[in-house]
Formats: sequence, structure tokens, C-alpha cells
Amino acid sequence: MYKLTDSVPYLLNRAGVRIAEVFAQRIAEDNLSVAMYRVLAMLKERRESTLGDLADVVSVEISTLSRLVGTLAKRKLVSRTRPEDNGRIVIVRLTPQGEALTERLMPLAVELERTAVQDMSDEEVAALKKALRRMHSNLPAMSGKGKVAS
Amino acid sequence: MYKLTDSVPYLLNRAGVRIAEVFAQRIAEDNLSVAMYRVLAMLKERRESTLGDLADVVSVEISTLSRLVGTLAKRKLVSRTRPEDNGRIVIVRLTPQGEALTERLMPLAVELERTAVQDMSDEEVAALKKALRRMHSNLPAMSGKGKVAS
DNA sequence: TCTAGATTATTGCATTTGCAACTATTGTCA
DNA sequence: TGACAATAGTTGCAAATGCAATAATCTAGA
Repeated sequence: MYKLTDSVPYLLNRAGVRIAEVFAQRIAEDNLSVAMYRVLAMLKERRESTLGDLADVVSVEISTLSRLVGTLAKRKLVSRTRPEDNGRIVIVRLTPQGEALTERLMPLAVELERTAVQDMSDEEVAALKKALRRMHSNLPAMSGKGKVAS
Repeated sequence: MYKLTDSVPYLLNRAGVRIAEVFAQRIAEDNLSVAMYRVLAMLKERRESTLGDLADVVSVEISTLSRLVGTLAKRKLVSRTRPEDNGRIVIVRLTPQGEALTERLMPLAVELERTAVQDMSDEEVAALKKALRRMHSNLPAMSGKGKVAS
């Protein structure tokens, strides 16, 4: 029998919102949002990325990301380049300052995660991550809202 | 070694966003948002609730919820009452129409959940839920943003 | 080669959201 | 009892968000 408060989507959202709230507060003094942090951390991981790829990774609309990257660029935390061999895409990279900031913030993320999973074993955490990845891949990506083939 | 794309907060957000997107699309024809559905489903579960309690359950700001419940009330899906013995609080209840709509939508939520966890065993799903609840309780509630005692 | 279509990002616009301020009511304790 | 504090909800306002439309570039087929 179905109960909202025992359903996976609900519990997922609840945990996700809370963890994001806590992290948002920690990075607020640097005037960063959680999405901004994810962009920076992603670039630290991959060195460079296009807007579209970043949008996929960060799970936000590309239009939102365009503006978000714009403000990061204004603050000299990232650079935006249109390659000569491809004038459509925009390559985003960390600046040295962006990299320094990211390195300073990552330990906070590590600590937050440790707090969140504090009473779980390594196996439990691994199972959790696996489940989260599975659910993501079990659901359609649906970029063009109500689109069914074409 | 830390990797954003292997961190729990990131994976949590990614799965949560995607599952919410899919559900949002399914209930869009009824002009409902996911938060609205959660309010309705919560009231179906508890019969009645105050705004503050609903805000906690649904994980949104009470100001947002106030407006959200306002539009639900305008559509006659819920009723708002200030009890005579307590003029501060507002009791929200489902109307018959709201109940009918909720009953119609709940199977969609069930099916979505089934799709999301399709390749997991009952034990795995139970462990997932347990982990999600734990993380939620492991993190501070922080209603008043940067507040530390007083 | 030239054109129609696809891809990628940006911008306009309306909606949603959250924080802060405010109102109203209730609780407390001197 | 009376005043001050605490609680509950609403509203103003600015910021963030998403969708749709647009611009610019690239790709592919005739």
C-alpha cells in the first residue's frame, strides 16, 4: 500500500534538499550556490567542458547554466572560449583563482558527506551510490519535455 | 580521493532531479507541480495538517507553501480553516475533488517508483530507504539559516 | 556548392522561489 | 493581569529558473 512518506521519490527529495541546504549555507560566504560549486568541481575533475555537458552533469537547464557560467566568468573563476575550429560550442575552464577556490571548498564537501553517511558502513555507502546511479539510468532523460520520438 | 561525480550529494541530486522531472511531466496535464502532488498525497495520508507541518514534510519554504496551498484552494482541491480555538494556525484538508484527483494520481507515483527501482531486490530498496532516512536525520534541520543556538 | 536541417548557446519573458519584513495570535512569567 | 517573547502565516521584493524564441554555426544530402 502506497504511502507518500515511505516512497523513494519523496525520501530522495527530502534527503537531497536537506543536504543541499546545509552545503549551500557553508559556501554562502563565498557567494556560491550549490550549482556553482558543482560546475567548479566538475571542471576540476575534467579540466574543461562545454556548456551542454555541464548542464547534463549538474542537472540544470542549459539556459540557467549559461547565465550561471556567465557570473562565474565575471568573477574570473572560469573562462569561456569559442574554439576556432567550432564556433558553436563554448569551452569552459577553471581559472587559477577558480581552481584555488575549488580546492579550498572540496574538503567541506568531503566533510559534509562524511556527516551524512556517518553511521553507515563502506558497503552500505557503496550500495547507496549504486542504487542512486541505477535509478538515474532507469529513467528517461527527456530533454524535449513531452516528446515521443519524432 | 574526492570526485564530485562519485559523491553522495551529487548522485542524490541527480537521481532526485530526474525522477522529479519525469513525474512532473506526468502530472503536468492536471496543472500540478510535484510539490502540489506531495501536499495532496500528504493530506490523503494524514487527513489534515497545518501549513508549517506541510512545509516540513514537503521540504519547501513555508512562504512558498502558503502560496501553493492558496492556488490549490482556489482550485477547490483543498480547504483552509482557522480553528476557533487557535487563530494562528491554518488547517488544510482535502476536498472531495482533491481526494478524487489524488487517488487518480497515486498509481502514477507507484508506477514511477517501480520503474526507478526496477532492477533492485526488495532488500535493496529497503536498504536504500533506510539510508535516505538516515542521511536526513544525520543533518541539522536549520530553519533559521546561519543560526547557531541563541 | 548550396541549401535544409541539426546542433549549441543566448536572451526575453513569465513563473517560481526564498528571504525578510510584517501582521496576527498565543504563551509566559513577573 | 500586562507586557514581552514566541509562534504561525502572509506578502513584498529581488533573484533564480525554465520554456520558447532567436542567433549563430556546423553537417549532410541533392
